[in-house]
Amino acid sequence: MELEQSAALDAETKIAEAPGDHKAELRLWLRLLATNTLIETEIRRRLRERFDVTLPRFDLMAQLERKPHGMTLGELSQRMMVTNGNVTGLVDRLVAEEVISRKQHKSDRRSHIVSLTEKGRRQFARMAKEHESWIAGMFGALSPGDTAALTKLLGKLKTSVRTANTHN
Amino acid sequence: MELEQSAALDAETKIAEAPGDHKAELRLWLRLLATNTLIETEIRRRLRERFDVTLPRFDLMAQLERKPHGMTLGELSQRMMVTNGNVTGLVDRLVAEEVISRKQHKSDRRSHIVSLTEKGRRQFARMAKEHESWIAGMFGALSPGDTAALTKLLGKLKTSVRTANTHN
DNA sequence: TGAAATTACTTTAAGCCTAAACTACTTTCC
DNA sequence: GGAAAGTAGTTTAGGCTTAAAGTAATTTCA
Repeated sequence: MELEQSAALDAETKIAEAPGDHKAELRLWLRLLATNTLIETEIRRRLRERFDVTLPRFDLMAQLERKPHGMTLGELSQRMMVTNGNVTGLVDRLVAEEVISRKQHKSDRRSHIVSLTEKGRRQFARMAKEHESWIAGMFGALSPGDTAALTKLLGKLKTSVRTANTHN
Repeated sequence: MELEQSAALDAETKIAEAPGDHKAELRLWLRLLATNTLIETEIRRRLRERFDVTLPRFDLMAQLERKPHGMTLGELSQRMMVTNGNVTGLVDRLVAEEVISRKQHKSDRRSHIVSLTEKGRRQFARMAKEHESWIAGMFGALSPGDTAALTKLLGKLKTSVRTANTHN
């Protein structure tokens, strides 16, 4: 009896929603955006304060750190999810700082390979260590279960977004 | 025997983790960032394509839409989580487009009240409607339960981040 | 082979964003 | 009342970011 009533209520709630109502999704998107901004702003602030480095530069170095043999500017821009022109400018600045090097591709003369210099590798190692602990601190109130669940749900959302963006 | 062995393995895995290991949190943060970027980039693209408007301008108008009597530049910058200087520039551009108005505060001559014009309200209404359906589309593969769970977990994360950022 | 298409990257113009310094006004407090 | 402190907003210099147009090299294919 109890169960039946609550099932009926749920159905009623569903039906009561206006046809084009997507408040829950909108609310979720706003929360995702706000959370992301909160974390990102603080990470930017700490990177600047502690290492006088920007997040895009840190991100670029993080990509290169995983590929000891370096990668092309095009591959970098894909991984960083930014435009080619953006990467050109970032690479210019990081080369000037001597933390990365840009070399002609061996066979394709349009292409260039960028990779961390020894100085860059050392600098990145120091930054990455602290960065990881900042994240751990900010995520501290999440249990391992929360973390796993959130990771899984975001994976599902990511897939959903990719599907919607390519098939529309 | 089997069960005991696997329990032993789990314990061993736990112990085997380096003291400062936070791979799970880092992975979660990277996924959150990537998902956010994916959605945001697409929303920016559609706003530009359909309405020739940028996301910051849309966001500013969205804030004002909720406050028919308008708000100060300071309040706007807080809600948008950006600096005062940033808002000054955005407001200048939106006033030039005649979608918002900037008026002297009645009693405090340092302060200004900005609010949507009639034109701005109409324009925003059109944009908001489509925006909502874009979000619904991108979030389409999430069940109502997923959406609720994700909203809840992000709320927890947001609180965790705020706590970490203020108490450190 | 050689013209057309494609690819890798750079340049440009314009907007977004920040921190820091500044102006003008208001509040506090002696 | 008036000096000092605080607040609201603007300006400035510099970095990030994009879309679109441009350059140079490579690939395709008739």
